[in-house]
Amino acid sequence: MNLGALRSHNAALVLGLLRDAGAEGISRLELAERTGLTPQAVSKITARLRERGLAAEAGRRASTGGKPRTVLRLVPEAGHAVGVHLDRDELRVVLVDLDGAVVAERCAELDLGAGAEAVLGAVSAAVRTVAAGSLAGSGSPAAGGKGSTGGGGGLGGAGTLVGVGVALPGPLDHARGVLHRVTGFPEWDGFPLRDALAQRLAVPVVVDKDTNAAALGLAVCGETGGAGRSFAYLHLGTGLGAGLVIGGSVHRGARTGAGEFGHQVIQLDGPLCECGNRGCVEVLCLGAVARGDVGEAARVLGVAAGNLVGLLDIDVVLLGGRTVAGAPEAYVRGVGEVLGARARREGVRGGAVPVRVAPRGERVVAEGAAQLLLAPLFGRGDA
Amino acid sequence: MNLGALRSHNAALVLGLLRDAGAEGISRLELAERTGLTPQAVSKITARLRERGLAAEAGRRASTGGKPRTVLRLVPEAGHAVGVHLDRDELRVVLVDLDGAVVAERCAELDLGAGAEAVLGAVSAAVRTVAAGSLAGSGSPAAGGKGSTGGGGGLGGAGTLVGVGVALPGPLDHARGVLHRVTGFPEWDGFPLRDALAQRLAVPVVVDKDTNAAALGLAVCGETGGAGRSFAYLHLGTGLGAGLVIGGSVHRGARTGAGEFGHQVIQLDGPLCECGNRGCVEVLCLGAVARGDVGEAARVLGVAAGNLVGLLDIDVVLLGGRTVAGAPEAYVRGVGEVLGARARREGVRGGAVPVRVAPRGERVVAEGAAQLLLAPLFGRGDA
DNA sequence: TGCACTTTCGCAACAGCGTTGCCAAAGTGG
DNA sequence: CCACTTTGGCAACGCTGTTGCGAAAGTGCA
Repeated sequence: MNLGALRSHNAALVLGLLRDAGAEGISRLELAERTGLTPQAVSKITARLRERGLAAEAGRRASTGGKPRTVLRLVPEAGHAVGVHLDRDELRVVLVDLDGAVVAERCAELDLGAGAEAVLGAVSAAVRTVAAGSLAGSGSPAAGGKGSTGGGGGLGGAGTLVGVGVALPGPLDHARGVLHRVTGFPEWDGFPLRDALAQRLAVPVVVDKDTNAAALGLAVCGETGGAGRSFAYLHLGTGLGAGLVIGGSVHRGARTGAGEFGHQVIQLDGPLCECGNRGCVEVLCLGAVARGDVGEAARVLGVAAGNLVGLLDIDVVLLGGRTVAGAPEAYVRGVGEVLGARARREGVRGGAVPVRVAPRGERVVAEGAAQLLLAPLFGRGDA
Repeated sequence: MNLGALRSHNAALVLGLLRDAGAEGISRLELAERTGLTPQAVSKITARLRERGLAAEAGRRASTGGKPRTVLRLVPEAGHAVGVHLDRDELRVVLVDLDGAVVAERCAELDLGAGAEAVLGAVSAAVRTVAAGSLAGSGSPAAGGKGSTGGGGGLGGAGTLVGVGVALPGPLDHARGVLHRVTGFPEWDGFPLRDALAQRLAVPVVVDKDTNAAALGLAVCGETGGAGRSFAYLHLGTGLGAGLVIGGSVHRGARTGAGEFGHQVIQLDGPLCECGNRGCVEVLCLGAVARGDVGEAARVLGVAAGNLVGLLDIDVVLLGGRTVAGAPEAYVRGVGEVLGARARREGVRGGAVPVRVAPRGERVVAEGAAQLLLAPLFGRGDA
């Protein structure tokens, strides 16, 4: 590690703690304790952050016998990122500030089959609208890390825009931002979505699977118990997929193929799935949903979740997606019962892994997509 | 990150590259390229390492028109670690040098039911024999990182002993080094193995599951394609378990429970397992083994491995354990066929995940246990 | 054989990081 | 009002990796 890298590493570390502290703020001494740095070093770092407009003083704590601690907080409006959720028939674009709060949103219908040009145009227009509408008049620079391209280009006056994150279902290559196969739309096969969009918008673009984006967003929002922990986001909608956060980072695998939860085989001689296997969870679970048997769907989902929990020893299971939204309590209870029974039989210390409904509802993917750009600023390497 | 932390971080990084270069060695300029540091920084770092006796010059490369590069290599005998594989009926202790090469070994029968005192005594004696027998006369200091306790204490004249790693089957707490339940031996429940052994031997002790140790050892030995990659080690012996390496690090989970591969349910209405579930891979696979149907055992194992591969998008599957050793080709072929068929159906780019027999045979766990102490010296946080 | 050239590597000076020593600021409590 | 505690900034410092320059050690050509 380089000296320059060290500086930005520590700055990102402090910035991350400032964000996690939220509106409550955090004092310099607390930052020093948590980072392991000396108070003086924190003072220098926070001074640089304040110069750049990323941090500010925000009142004081009660005194404990001496000079009261000065509370520092993140300046959320010092930077923004756009998150795009590209689904088969819908487009959702959000603008979030550094805190992750949504400051603008836009939804529209979309036809993926209309061709690359039309879709790119629609996405670009929506991004421009959302970004420009909120950033008009804001001119304070928030030069990010090393890779900052600086604004001024495509998005009018948006000096504080970090970039655009795009999340979509299909198999794709996250590292290169290239789509593989989009079921039903062969013309998208191999399309370099990241570079095409980056050229149009003249800002950094990151592409990822929808489930990964959702998992990242949930990891950031703190619902999952802080950094360094592991959880799974199970998305039950038109399909069944998972986003995995392991040790605080989104795990994607070398081919961005991780999280293929739906085609886990749980019944060797089960019904044939369109993937070619027999007895995939997806077939069994969605079949039960189609029959209206939510209990069975939840039970099957629970068995598969149990396999995952046992394999990875994760801390929380979060459920999301349209199907879950239709009967959240039933799914949480059904999955929880399976996991609970398994934990009791195995005598796991600390009891069963908790099961919850993922917060943020339908916006979770779009918000997570925006975090693809923000996370690196806060010391989380998973972008 | 601290400045001191930065120094040891970079030193560990260089040391890791030196180890990976093996007997061939590596030049300063190559080290600079791979670490991203300037050649001068590498010169300083390697000078410190040479002062400590951890690195040495080893000849020169052919000139490419100028002064030929000086080749540096790790000095393997500058440090040693002991690896202990504690099985239900057997004890295996190895002494490895910094390169991971076994320089001494000792096997003995063991009765876990003989009680803590007797087992601790047997382990301590074996460790002393293996360590002292090889380190007699070696006195050069190899002060490791920060946590070095320094030798001189319990193990006679073993100034270069980094510590002792212990690997054993049962569920346990890796972070605290405490056993949970050892099936069939309730008196071990909650036993603080790490601290008890550390006190007896007066050297650092680390405790981990056998499958995790094996996975770490395999990650280090380079069979799995270098750092940063992911693989699964599937151990088929008296039970069926897995060791997972994700992104170059052993994934254990908060409760050291990760890798519970054998009780993955793959047949909802399958035969009852002793764990209480129905249709676990372990029951199905070991049942087929008992019937002598290796093909079916491999097929079932392949389905479960396919679930794992899909979920984590790993790069390699390594098979090990006594049962696999009995018919290695059959298992590799059987599992490979299932994974291959699945990859073809899904049109995965790059083809199916390769399946291989884990190298090092019966010693893989003991060698990996020793790596529990060596890995941190080489910049791999997974200890 | 001699010289020009290339490449490697170390010494010395340097900029920048976090650290230490010291002091002003801003509270509490007697 | 003063003693005391605690916070946070200023200046000097040690140490990090970096830059500038030169010695060392080869190759290749005249």
